[in-house]
Amino acid sequence: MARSEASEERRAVIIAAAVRVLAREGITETTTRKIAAEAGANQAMISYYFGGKDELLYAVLQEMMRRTGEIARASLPTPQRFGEALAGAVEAFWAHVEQAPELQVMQYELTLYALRHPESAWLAQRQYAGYCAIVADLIHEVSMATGEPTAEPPDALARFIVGGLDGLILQFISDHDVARAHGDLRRLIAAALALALARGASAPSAIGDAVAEQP
Amino acid sequence: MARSEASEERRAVIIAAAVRVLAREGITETTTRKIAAEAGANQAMISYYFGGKDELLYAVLQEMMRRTGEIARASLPTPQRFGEALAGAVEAFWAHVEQAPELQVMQYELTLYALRHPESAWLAQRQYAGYCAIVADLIHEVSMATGEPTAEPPDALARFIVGGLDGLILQFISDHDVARAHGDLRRLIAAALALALARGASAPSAIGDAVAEQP
DNA sequence: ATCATTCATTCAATCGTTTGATTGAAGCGC
DNA sequence: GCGCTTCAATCAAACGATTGAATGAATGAT
Repeated sequence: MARSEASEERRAVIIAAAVRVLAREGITETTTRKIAAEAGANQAMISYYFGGKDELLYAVLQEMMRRTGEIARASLPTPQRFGEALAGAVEAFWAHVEQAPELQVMQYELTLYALRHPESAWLAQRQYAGYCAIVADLIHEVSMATGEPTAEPPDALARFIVGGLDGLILQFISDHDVARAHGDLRRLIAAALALALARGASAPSAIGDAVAEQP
Repeated sequence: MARSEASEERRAVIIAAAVRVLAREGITETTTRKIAAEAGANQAMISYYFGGKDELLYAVLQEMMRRTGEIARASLPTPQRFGEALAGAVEAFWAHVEQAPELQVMQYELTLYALRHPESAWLAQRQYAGYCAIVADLIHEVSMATGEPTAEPPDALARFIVGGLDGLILQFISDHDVARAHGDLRRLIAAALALALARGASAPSAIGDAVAEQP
């Protein structure tokens, strides 16, 4: 299957080029010609490898979902106390948001675009379900490891965190206020912990620890 | 100024038509021809009244911001306890989200579109600043009226609530899960109250009241 | 009161451009 | 020479914008 390997690489090159064009120009200004030019390929190759523009955009969205999932998963191997584990994972994710906000803008554009077409609406749903599942797993594992049960179910806490991050991202891509975002991120983590440990034994101190600024 | 009145009404008709087309077809499928047909007007009228397609879209976004601001402002005239005031306002707003989710999808598309162009990026910033200011005012007024000071500054709490709502809206337009959204909304309000009243005197009971399901 | 002029508004028709997609021939490793 | 890959060239369709003429209400001069 030497052909398939080369084909997969060609697809990856085109997808990477599409990501750059989409992030730079926005979804309404992105054309198959610009993508082909960015990839150093002919325009006809898009139809050849993906069937059409829509299918390429869906492939790009799936690639972004995969990348984000990797990032989210990459920052959870340290079983520690509840507050530190959650704060560490969320802040690691936020570093990637700050590093390339254009990619977040692009991802929202693609998600809304997929939501518009019946054949791809499931992508948007799977995106949120996937992120929430990762966070819920993290919560569940840490909860098990530390023996601290959560006051709210892990999947509800996960949706709270993922949704809260979405809100922070939307504000951040609008005003690019790094300092404010960090403060709001700290409050989001504190709120999530308050929900998770509400009326629990060690709640007050855990919240206090998480709310404290970094050194 | 009889001319101006007629002109303003014509503009409003075109904007209303643009809202319908945008909500129905999405921003990438919206054309000046479709908008003109929907408005029962000639295509040239868009250039005549707005200058171009972009300016019309910006006008639509501003109109949506105005409507949302009205909705947000409409549900705060009852000075009561902190928990009820906040929960009431947020749930009143959510009713409008549930009633017409397509408008929310459209508004995100327009916001991201405005964010792409330097001449209109300020619109996206003013949108969030405006919503946050309304919520911050609500918090500040209720805080003054009840004599309960907030543990976190009102503008920070406002950003937390607006951002949290954004996250909930994004999930809701993806899966349309009404029941789950209500549960998540309840948790969001509880979390906001926990932030507002953290370590305060009447905090525990107030949180408990707000967290309780409706009858 | 009458008529000429001005001005904002509306329209069908068309402008030049750009779009996504396709064609048929050429390239090329096997 | 066969099958997968690449390309320049081209397709019809749709795009935003503009044109110049037609409409009719307001204005001012006589």
